[in-house]
Amino acid sequence: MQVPLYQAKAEFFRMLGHPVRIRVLELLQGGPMPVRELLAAIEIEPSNLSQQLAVLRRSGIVTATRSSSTVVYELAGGDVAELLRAARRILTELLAGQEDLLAELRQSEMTGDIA
Amino acid sequence: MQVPLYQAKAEFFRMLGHPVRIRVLELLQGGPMPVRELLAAIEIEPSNLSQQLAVLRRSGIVTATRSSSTVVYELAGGDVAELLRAARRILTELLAGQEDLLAELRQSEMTGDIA
DNA sequence: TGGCGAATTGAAGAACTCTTCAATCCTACG
DNA sequence: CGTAGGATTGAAGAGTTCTTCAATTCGCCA
Repeated sequence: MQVPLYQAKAEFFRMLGHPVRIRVLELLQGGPMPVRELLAAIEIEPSNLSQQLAVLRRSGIVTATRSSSTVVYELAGGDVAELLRAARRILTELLAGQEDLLAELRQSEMTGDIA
Repeated sequence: MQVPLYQAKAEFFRMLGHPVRIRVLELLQGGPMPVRELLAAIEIEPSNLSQQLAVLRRSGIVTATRSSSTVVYELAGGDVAELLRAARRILTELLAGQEDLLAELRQSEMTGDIA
Protein backbone atom coordinates (compact mmCIF):
# COMPACT_ATOMS: atom_id res chain seq x y z
CA MET A 1 0.00 0.00 0.00
CA GLN A 2 2.71 2.45 1.06
CA VAL A 3 0.69 5.52 1.91
CA PRO A 4 3.20 8.13 3.07
CA LEU A 5 3.53 7.49 6.79
CA TYR A 6 3.59 11.08 8.02
CA GLN A 7 0.51 11.78 6.00
CA ALA A 8 -1.31 8.98 7.82
CA LYS A 9 -0.16 10.20 11.22
CA ALA A 10 -1.22 13.75 10.43
CA GLU A 11 -4.64 12.55 9.27
CA PHE A 12 -5.02 10.63 12.47
CA PHE A 13 -4.42 13.72 14.58
CA ARG A 14 -6.64 15.83 12.37
CA MET A 15 -9.38 13.31 12.94
CA LEU A 16 -9.05 14.05 16.66
CA GLY A 17 -9.01 17.80 16.09
CA HIS A 18 -12.60 18.70 16.85
CA PRO A 19 -14.21 19.31 20.23
CA VAL A 20 -17.25 17.16 19.54
CA ARG A 21 -15.16 14.24 18.33
CA ILE A 22 -12.94 14.37 21.41
CA ARG A 23 -15.99 14.47 23.61
CA VAL A 24 -17.48 11.45 21.89
CA LEU A 25 -14.29 9.47 22.35
CA GLU A 26 -14.18 10.38 26.02
CA LEU A 27 -17.80 9.37 26.50
CA LEU A 28 -17.26 6.05 24.72
CA GLN A 29 -14.48 5.19 27.12
CA GLY A 30 -17.22 4.39 29.61
CA GLY A 31 -18.51 1.72 27.21
CA PRO A 32 -20.80 1.56 24.16
CA MET A 33 -23.41 4.29 23.94
CA PRO A 34 -26.42 4.91 21.71
CA VAL A 35 -26.56 8.05 19.61
CA ARG A 36 -29.49 9.28 21.64
CA GLU A 37 -27.35 9.42 24.77
CA LEU A 38 -24.43 11.05 23.03
CA LEU A 39 -26.86 13.62 21.76
CA ALA A 40 -28.13 14.28 25.27
CA ALA A 41 -24.63 14.54 26.74
CA ILE A 42 -23.19 16.77 24.04
CA GLU A 43 -25.52 19.58 23.22
CA ILE A 44 -25.51 19.77 19.45
CA GLU A 45 -27.85 19.24 16.51
CA PRO A 46 -28.40 15.63 15.48
CA SER A 47 -27.10 16.14 11.97
CA ASN A 48 -23.96 17.79 13.23
CA LEU A 49 -23.30 14.90 15.60
CA SER A 50 -23.89 12.47 12.76
CA GLN A 51 -21.33 14.26 10.63
CA GLN A 52 -18.76 14.02 13.40
CA LEU A 53 -19.60 10.38 14.06
CA ALA A 54 -19.14 9.73 10.36
CA VAL A 55 -15.62 11.17 10.56
CA LEU A 56 -14.81 8.88 13.49
CA ARG A 57 -16.33 5.88 11.71
CA ARG A 58 -14.41 6.53 8.51
CA SER A 59 -11.16 6.60 10.43
CA GLY A 60 -12.04 3.27 12.01
CA ILE A 61 -11.61 4.42 15.60
CA VAL A 62 -15.26 3.66 16.45
CA THR A 63 -17.80 1.19 15.14
CA ALA A 64 -21.57 1.53 14.95
CA THR A 65 -24.15 -1.21 15.26
CA ARG A 66 -27.85 -0.82 14.78
CA SER A 67 -30.18 -2.46 17.32
CA SER A 68 -33.69 -1.98 16.04
CA SER A 69 -34.26 1.76 15.93
CA THR A 70 -31.21 2.95 17.85
CA VAL A 71 -27.60 3.00 16.71
CA VAL A 72 -24.94 2.18 19.28
CA TYR A 73 -21.37 3.38 18.97
CA GLU A 74 -18.31 1.93 20.62
CA LEU A 75 -14.55 2.26 20.52
CA ALA A 76 -13.06 -0.10 17.96
CA GLY A 77 -10.33 -1.18 20.37
CA GLY A 78 -7.01 0.58 20.73
CA ASP A 79 -5.99 2.31 23.89
CA VAL A 80 -7.62 5.66 23.31
CA ALA A 81 -7.48 6.40 27.03
CA GLU A 82 -3.71 6.24 27.04
CA LEU A 83 -3.52 8.60 24.09
CA LEU A 84 -5.83 11.14 25.67
CA ARG A 85 -3.94 10.92 28.94
CA ALA A 86 -0.64 11.62 27.19
CA ALA A 87 -2.24 14.54 25.37
CA ARG A 88 -3.66 15.94 28.58
CA ARG A 89 -0.28 15.82 30.28
CA ILE A 90 1.33 17.91 27.55
CA LEU A 91 -1.61 20.24 27.24
CA THR A 92 -1.49 20.96 30.95
CA GLU A 93 2.10 22.09 30.62
CA LEU A 94 1.39 24.18 27.58
CA LEU A 95 -1.51 25.96 29.22
CA ALA A 96 0.57 26.56 32.34
CA GLY A 97 3.25 28.04 30.10
CA GLN A 98 0.71 30.36 28.53
CA GLU A 99 -0.50 31.55 31.90
CA ASP A 100 3.07 32.37 32.84
CA LEU A 101 3.40 34.42 29.70
CA LEU A 102 0.15 36.12 30.43
CA ALA A 103 1.26 36.94 33.94
CA GLU A 104 4.50 38.39 32.56
CA LEU A 105 2.55 40.46 30.10
CA ARG A 106 0.31 41.84 32.81
CA GLN A 107 3.38 42.60 34.88
CA SER A 108 5.06 44.58 32.11
CA GLU A 109 1.87 46.48 31.38
CA MET A 110 1.83 47.66 34.99
CA THR A 111 5.46 48.68 35.06
CA GLY A 112 5.25 50.33 31.67
CA ASP A 113 8.02 48.14 30.28
CA ILE A 114 8.27 48.09 26.52
CA ALA A 115 9.85 44.63 26.26
CA MET B 1 -9.10 31.94 32.24
CA GLN B 2 -11.65 29.21 31.58
CA VAL B 3 -11.18 28.53 27.88
CA PRO B 4 -13.61 25.74 26.95
CA LEU B 5 -11.64 22.59 27.62
CA TYR B 6 -12.66 20.51 24.61
CA GLN B 7 -11.82 23.41 22.39
CA ALA B 8 -8.28 23.50 23.80
CA LYS B 9 -7.86 19.75 23.36
CA ALA B 10 -9.10 19.92 19.79
CA GLU B 11 -6.73 22.77 19.00
CA PHE B 12 -3.88 20.78 20.42
CA PHE B 13 -4.60 17.84 18.14
CA ARG B 14 -5.11 20.11 15.17
CA MET B 15 -1.69 21.58 15.86
CA LEU B 16 -0.31 18.05 15.41
CA GLY B 17 -2.32 17.45 12.26
CA HIS B 18 0.25 18.17 9.59
CA PRO B 19 2.90 15.83 8.19
CA VAL B 20 5.71 18.38 8.40
CA ARG B 21 4.90 19.30 11.98
CA ILE B 22 4.85 15.65 13.06
CA ARG B 23 8.15 15.09 11.34
CA VAL B 24 9.70 18.07 13.10
CA LEU B 25 8.53 16.82 16.48
CA GLU B 26 9.95 13.39 15.77
CA LEU B 27 13.28 14.87 14.70
CA LEU B 28 13.45 17.06 17.79
CA GLN B 29 13.10 14.03 20.01
CA GLY B 30 16.74 13.33 19.22
CA GLY B 31 17.63 16.69 20.78
CA PRO B 32 17.77 20.36 19.68
CA MET B 33 18.29 20.93 15.98
CA PRO B 34 19.02 23.99 13.83
CA VAL B 35 16.58 24.95 11.10
CA ARG B 36 19.20 24.16 8.49
CA GLU B 37 19.24 20.50 9.53
CA LEU B 38 15.46 20.27 9.72
CA LEU B 39 15.40 21.69 6.24
CA ALA B 40 17.83 19.07 5.01
CA ALA B 41 15.98 16.20 6.67
CA ILE B 42 12.50 17.24 5.55
CA GLU B 43 12.48 18.19 1.92
CA ILE B 44 10.40 21.31 1.74
CA GLU B 45 10.79 25.01 0.92
CA PRO B 46 12.28 27.15 3.68
CA SER B 47 9.28 29.43 3.93
CA ASN B 48 6.93 26.51 4.24
CA LEU B 49 9.02 25.02 7.04
CA SER B 50 9.08 28.38 8.77
CA GLN B 51 5.32 28.56 8.62
CA GLN B 52 4.99 25.13 10.21
CA LEU B 53 7.60 25.98 12.83
CA ALA B 54 5.64 29.11 13.63
CA VAL B 55 2.55 26.98 14.31
CA LEU B 56 4.54 24.79 16.67
CA ARG B 57 6.06 27.81 18.41
CA ARG B 58 2.72 29.51 18.85
CA SER B 59 1.35 26.41 20.55
CA GLY B 60 4.32 26.39 22.90
CA ILE B 61 5.36 22.81 22.15
CA VAL B 62 8.79 23.91 20.86
CA THR B 63 11.07 26.84 21.57
CA ALA B 64 13.52 28.58 19.26
CA THR B 65 16.80 30.22 20.19
CA ARG B 66 19.06 32.13 17.85
CA SER B 67 22.80 31.42 18.00
CA SER B 68 24.49 33.87 15.69
CA SER B 69 23.17 33.19 12.23
CA THR B 70 21.36 29.89 12.90
CA VAL B 71 18.14 29.30 14.79
CA VAL B 72 17.92 26.18 16.92
CA TYR B 73 14.64 24.54 17.82
CA GLU B 74 13.95 22.18 20.70
CA LEU B 75 11.05 20.53 22.43
CA ALA B 76 9.70 22.70 25.22
CA GLY B 77 9.48 19.76 27.60
CA GLY B 78 6.48 17.51 27.91
CA ASP B 79 6.58 13.87 27.02
CA VAL B 80 5.96 14.13 23.32
CA ALA B 81 7.50 10.71 22.78
CA GLU B 82 4.86 9.06 24.93
CA LEU B 83 2.10 10.82 23.00
CA LEU B 84 3.46 9.78 19.63
CA ARG B 85 3.93 6.23 20.83
CA ALA B 86 0.31 6.04 21.99
CA ALA B 87 -0.80 7.45 18.64
CA ARG B 88 1.32 4.97 16.72
CA ARG B 89 -0.18 2.05 18.63
CA ILE B 90 -3.71 3.05 17.69
CA LEU B 91 -2.79 3.97 14.15
CA THR B 92 -1.22 0.58 13.61
CA GLU B 93 -4.49 -1.11 14.53
CA LEU B 94 -6.50 1.22 12.35
CA LEU B 95 -4.33 0.64 9.32
CA ALA B 96 -4.43 -3.10 9.88
CA GLY B 97 -8.22 -2.79 9.96
CA GLN B 98 -8.20 -0.93 6.67
CA GLU B 99 -6.04 -3.53 5.00
CA ASP B 100 -8.52 -6.20 6.04
CA LEU B 101 -11.28 -4.21 4.41
CA LEU B 102 -9.20 -3.75 1.32
CA ALA B 103 -8.50 -7.45 1.12
CA GLU B 104 -12.22 -8.14 1.39
CA LEU B 105 -12.91 -5.66 -1.34
CA ARG B 106 -10.37 -7.23 -3.65
CA GLN B 107 -11.88 -10.62 -2.87
CA SER B 108 -15.38 -9.53 -3.81
CA GLU B 109 -14.14 -7.90 -6.99
CA MET B 110 -12.66 -11.22 -8.06
CA THR B 111 -15.73 -13.25 -7.24
CA GLY B 112 -18.01 -10.70 -8.88
CA ASP B 113 -19.97 -10.26 -5.64
CA ILE B 114 -22.12 -7.20 -5.49
CA ALA B 115 -22.03 -6.83 -1.71
C1' DT C 1 28.57 50.60 5.03
C1' DG C 2 27.19 47.11 1.71
C1' DG C 3 26.06 42.70 0.73
C1' DC C 4 25.36 37.74 1.96
C1' DG C 5 23.24 33.64 3.97
C1' DA C 6 19.81 32.07 7.21
C1' DA C 7 15.28 32.43 8.66
C1' DT C 8 10.92 34.73 9.11
C1' DT C 9 6.79 37.39 7.81
C1' DG C 10 2.62 38.92 5.20
C1' DA C 11 -0.51 38.31 1.82
C1' DA C 12 -3.19 35.90 -1.79
C1' DG C 13 -5.38 32.10 -3.84
C1' DA C 14 -6.26 27.20 -3.67
C1' DA C 15 -7.80 23.52 -0.86
C1' DC C 16 -9.93 21.78 2.89
C1' DT C 17 -13.27 21.46 7.03
C1' DC C 18 -17.55 23.04 9.61
C1' DT C 19 -22.26 23.98 10.24
C1' DT C 20 -26.70 23.84 8.74
C1' DC C 21 -30.56 22.74 5.84
C1' DA C 22 -33.63 19.84 3.57
C1' DA C 23 -34.14 15.28 1.96
C1' DT C 24 -33.60 10.39 2.75
C1' DC C 25 -33.30 5.86 4.99
C1' DC C 26 -34.70 2.44 8.20
C1' DT C 27 -37.45 0.06 11.56
C1' DA C 28 -41.40 -0.32 14.24
C1' DC C 29 -46.06 0.27 15.15
C1' DG C 30 -50.88 1.74 14.56
C1' DC D 1 -50.12 0.75 3.94
C1' DG D 2 -48.85 5.22 6.26
C1' DT D 3 -46.75 7.66 9.58
C1' DA D 4 -43.43 8.57 13.32
C1' DG D 5 -38.96 8.55 15.63
C1' DG D 6 -34.12 7.95 15.22
C1' DA D 7 -30.22 8.57 12.52
C1' DT D 8 -27.81 9.52 8.31
C1' DT D 9 -26.69 11.82 3.90
C1' DG D 10 -25.72 15.47 0.40
C1' DA D 11 -25.02 19.94 -0.72
C1' DA D 12 -24.08 24.93 -0.07
C1' DG D 13 -21.97 28.73 2.16
C1' DA D 14 -19.04 30.36 5.76
C1' DG D 15 -14.75 29.80 7.89
C1' DT D 16 -9.92 27.84 8.35
C1' DT D 17 -5.68 26.14 6.98
C1' DC D 18 -2.00 25.32 3.27
C1' DT D 19 1.30 26.55 -0.04
C1' DT D 20 3.77 29.83 -2.33
C1' DC D 21 5.58 34.29 -3.46
C1' DA D 22 7.93 38.44 -2.67
C1' DA D 23 9.59 41.33 0.87
C1' DT D 24 11.87 41.73 5.35
C1' DT D 25 14.80 40.99 9.39
C1' DC D 26 18.94 39.73 11.59
C1' DG D 27 23.73 38.99 12.35
C1' DC D 28 28.07 38.63 10.13
C1' DC D 29 32.16 39.69 7.59
C1' DA D 30 34.63 41.91 3.80
